[in-house]
Amino acid sequence: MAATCEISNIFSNYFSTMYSPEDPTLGSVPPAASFGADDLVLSLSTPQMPLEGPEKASWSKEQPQFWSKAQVLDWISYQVEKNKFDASTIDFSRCDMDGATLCSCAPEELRLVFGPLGDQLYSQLWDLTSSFPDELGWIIDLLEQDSVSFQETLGDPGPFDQGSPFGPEMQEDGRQPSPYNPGSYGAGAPSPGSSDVSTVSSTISTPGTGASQCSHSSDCGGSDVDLDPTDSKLFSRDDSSDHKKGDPKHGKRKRGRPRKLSRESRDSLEGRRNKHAPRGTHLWEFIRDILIHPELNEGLLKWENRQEGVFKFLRSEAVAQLWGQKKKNSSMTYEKLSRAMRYYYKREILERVDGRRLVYKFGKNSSGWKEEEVVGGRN
DNA sequence: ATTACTTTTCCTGCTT
DNA sequence: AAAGCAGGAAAAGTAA
Repeated sequence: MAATCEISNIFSNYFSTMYSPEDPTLGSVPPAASFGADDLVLSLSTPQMPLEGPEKASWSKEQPQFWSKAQVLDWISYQVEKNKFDASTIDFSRCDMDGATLCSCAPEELRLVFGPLGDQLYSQLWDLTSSFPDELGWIIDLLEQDSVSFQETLGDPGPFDQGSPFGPEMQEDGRQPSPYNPGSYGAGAPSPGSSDVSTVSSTISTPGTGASQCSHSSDCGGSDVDLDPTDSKLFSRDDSSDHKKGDPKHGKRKRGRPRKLSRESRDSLEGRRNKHAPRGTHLWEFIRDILIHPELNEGLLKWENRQEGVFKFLRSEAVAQLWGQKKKNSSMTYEKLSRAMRYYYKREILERVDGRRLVYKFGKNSSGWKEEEVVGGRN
């Protein structure tokens, strides 16, 4: 109990420090509403705005420590332009460094390369690194959306295995809809945690994560509950016998993922909404981010061997629900989450841990979980 | 519009 | 028996 209160306080403080009402996109959002973390990041923390409008510089979505060389160059160009600096005085051959290298530069070194702009760069860089809300973004968002549910998740013996506080509709097998929040699904937020994806994505060829805008819950997730899988299953059985389903010989249900609802149905049900749901982090990053914040994930996951990257799900269904909440998918279960985890074996983002239930190990294509990385990445 | 990629959904069979 | 694991298949969702 006390622990959960403390956690709430931590997040309240986090928010009060970070929240700035100046941003028009946030101004109209009631405090309890969730909002896109991207907006949060950009409006709260950056003393400089990279770009106005829908497109944002790629560097603005990530922590400087994780910038690629190209992003570093982008940022430098941006600074040059912003400060109306004479770029011809810069030796760009010395700018061939990634974000980590850039961050490790002393002010004198920057001054050496960039002259008077060096100081400016240093201070901007400092602002960026020190004010980024880091990987907590997603969890903050989830907490904002439903702090009570989350606190119960953290504090109670087991939300799913023992009398679900999430409502009577939660079934034991987890296949029934089990939203944390019965009323509305707050917007998921593109997680700042996705920021540190890039280092990996370059090596494992996953696309960087999305920064699609989804700033208001009513816009992008508000009525996903309406589309809950119960409904969709009913639909698919009864009337969604869309085009492909005409064949008479399907005694069993069709393989693969059924549609939840046709776009038209959705539009008519909920009116205009954003085209894209937020992409957010990848699953493994989501898991990692929980793990690297042990003070917040109490009871969800734990390290079995921190050095080796071995971890265990303590409350598999709760984690799955949290993931589902992030993806605005009320029917997420551990079974489904674990399927996605198993796909990571092939890509060596995870390694198998044989014979141990609920235990996984980060593989060589994962990053950001090692203690050194975490310390560095979190400033 | 296309495509590549990731995740979701469902399934069967196996193991613990 | 139940829960979890493995992995195939197919579709959805997203980014580029």
